[in-house]
Amino acid sequence: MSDPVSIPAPSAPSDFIRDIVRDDLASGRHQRVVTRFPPEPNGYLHIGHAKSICLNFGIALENQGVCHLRMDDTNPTKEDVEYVDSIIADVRWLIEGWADGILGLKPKGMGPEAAPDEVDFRLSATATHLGQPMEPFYASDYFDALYGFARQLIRLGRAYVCDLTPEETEQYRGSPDRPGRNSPYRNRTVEENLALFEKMKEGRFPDSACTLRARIDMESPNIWMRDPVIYRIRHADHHHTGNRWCIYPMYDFAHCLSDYIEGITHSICTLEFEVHRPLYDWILESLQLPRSLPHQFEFARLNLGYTVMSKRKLLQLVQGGLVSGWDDPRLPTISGLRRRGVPASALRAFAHEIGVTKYNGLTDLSVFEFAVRRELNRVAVRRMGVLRPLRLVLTNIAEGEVHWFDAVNNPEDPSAGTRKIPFSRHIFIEQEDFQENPPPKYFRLRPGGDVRLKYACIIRCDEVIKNDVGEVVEIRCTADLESHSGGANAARKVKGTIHWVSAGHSIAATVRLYDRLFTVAEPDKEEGDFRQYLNPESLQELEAQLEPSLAEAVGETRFQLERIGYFVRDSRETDSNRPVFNRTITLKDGWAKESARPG
RNA sequence: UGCCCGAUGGUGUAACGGUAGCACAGCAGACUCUGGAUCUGUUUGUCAUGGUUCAAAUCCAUGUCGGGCAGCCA
Repeated sequence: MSDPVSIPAPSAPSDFIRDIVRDDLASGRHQRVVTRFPPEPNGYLHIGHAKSICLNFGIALENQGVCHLRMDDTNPTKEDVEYVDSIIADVRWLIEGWADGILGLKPKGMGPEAAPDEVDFRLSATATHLGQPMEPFYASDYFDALYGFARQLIRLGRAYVCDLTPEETEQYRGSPDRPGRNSPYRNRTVEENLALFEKMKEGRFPDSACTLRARIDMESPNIWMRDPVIYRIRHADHHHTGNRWCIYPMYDFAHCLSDYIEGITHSICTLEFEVHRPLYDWILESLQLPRSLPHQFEFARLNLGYTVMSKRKLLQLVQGGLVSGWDDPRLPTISGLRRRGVPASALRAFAHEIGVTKYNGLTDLSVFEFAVRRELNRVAVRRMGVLRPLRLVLTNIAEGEVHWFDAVNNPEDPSAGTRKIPFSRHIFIEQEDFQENPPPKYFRLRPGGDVRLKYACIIRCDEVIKNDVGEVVEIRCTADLESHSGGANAARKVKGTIHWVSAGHSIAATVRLYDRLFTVAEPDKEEGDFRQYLNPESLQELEAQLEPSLAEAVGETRFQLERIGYFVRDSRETDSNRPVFNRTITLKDGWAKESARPG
């Protein structure tokens, strides 16, 4: 069976950022587009990052450019290689078969080059190193270059070493409606600053003893222009540079210059960085750099209903044991969604569907669910399985008698072919497909009523057998074998068709049903701790009976259990004799809507 | 009561001074050996008030509402 490729002929995406890129290319401002996806390796990627990945890689792809994967790793105390590895895996999975060709990596170990007498460092993704081991870009690979840029800023009189404590720095900064005050260390000489900065680098000072600050304007209405800290002292090992450094650049200093070093043309980030843009531009312009400068553009991050998106909150769920890990199928992490069975193509289709704007809204979960169902409907093979089995005996079929019927593998894709499924005297049907006293418009099995067993034949309910406490434990029916496909009564019409499995042939399996993680659409906007709104029924585990073909290793193949939903084999629990399947998503349920109707 | 950004049906978006369109959701129906899929029809919208203009969702002003910014986090 074929792998998901892409959504059918999607219209070319269009948004305000793509408009800008198009205009920049048309005007000759840039010859080639270079974007970047710059996660900090301090957590796992989630569906919000997927939106950003689709934007950055999409723009590069549409314009024959390249998109660098860069670890934005300037804070050694929060970052870890575990996260680096997961990020690489998640990005590769998301873009596979779509944008792999423009994924910008660099030869392992390569750093930026600088001309001897020039303050200019550069490093670009290149296809000429094919065959060499490749790795993502790392902001931490630029620490030498960044140190050089910082010295240049000092020489230009635009940065100084400040001895204020963290508390004093905060006080001097003022507040949004009150201007800040100049640091007493603001007017140190260039020589003094150079010497002090050197000492910072050499480790002569403890953490937080001093900082390097940009010399801008303590009275600026924009707080980020009030002499922001651009280097701090941290005697900590870094996941990528080890113990080589004890001073680390801040985001604002590192990011714009990393973009410059890599030749990024369009640096796309989320709205909260909007107020940082003047600083981004100030640093680059102050340095009097020879090459053309990157520009920052901001878009609204994704908010999805009934989940949380912040790395901090996801971390709390993981560390608190409230979920099974970063790849818990209920989480909106890319690894969680992958384990849940969501195809990468569905994530891409979703990103395309929601668009890119500067409006901070809340995307309805149904938009995401629709994208998932649309992809799965196209590619998933159909199988039968009973989640909550109810015994049913066909009294006119002999013990040991077995009929093999043809079943269509995918009505949306004739090339998927058919398979044979066994049918016998003892079968299981879904408990909810029988009702002794059914409500109006109930089309399934009832006493004296008939129903079609999908791919098999029509049966009539003759007898209901109950246990001591009045529960239905078995249904006894007669089968009209002539009503199977090709039979004399094949054209017989009945209202309902239900799924089933042959009890002597079916396999037992554990099935995990997932529901939304939270009971409210915006957990982080409710009163109190967001964790109190966790949905206690977000995971339900059932012992199901599945048709025999599902005993074979199905790997990552997604399949639909007819009338129930889409499933995938759990990628972690593969050792046990009993397979574990995850329900990716339910089928749209028209009956649930009908039966919920008042009256 | 500082600065920045935003506002189009229930939700997400398009319209780039000239017919307010699309998707999801909803509703109604057709079809169906998945109450799935598919198909048809359909309800609902330019935050407010002024101004510019032959013409404003679009430009301007004011207001309202929402978001962001005071880490030696990113």
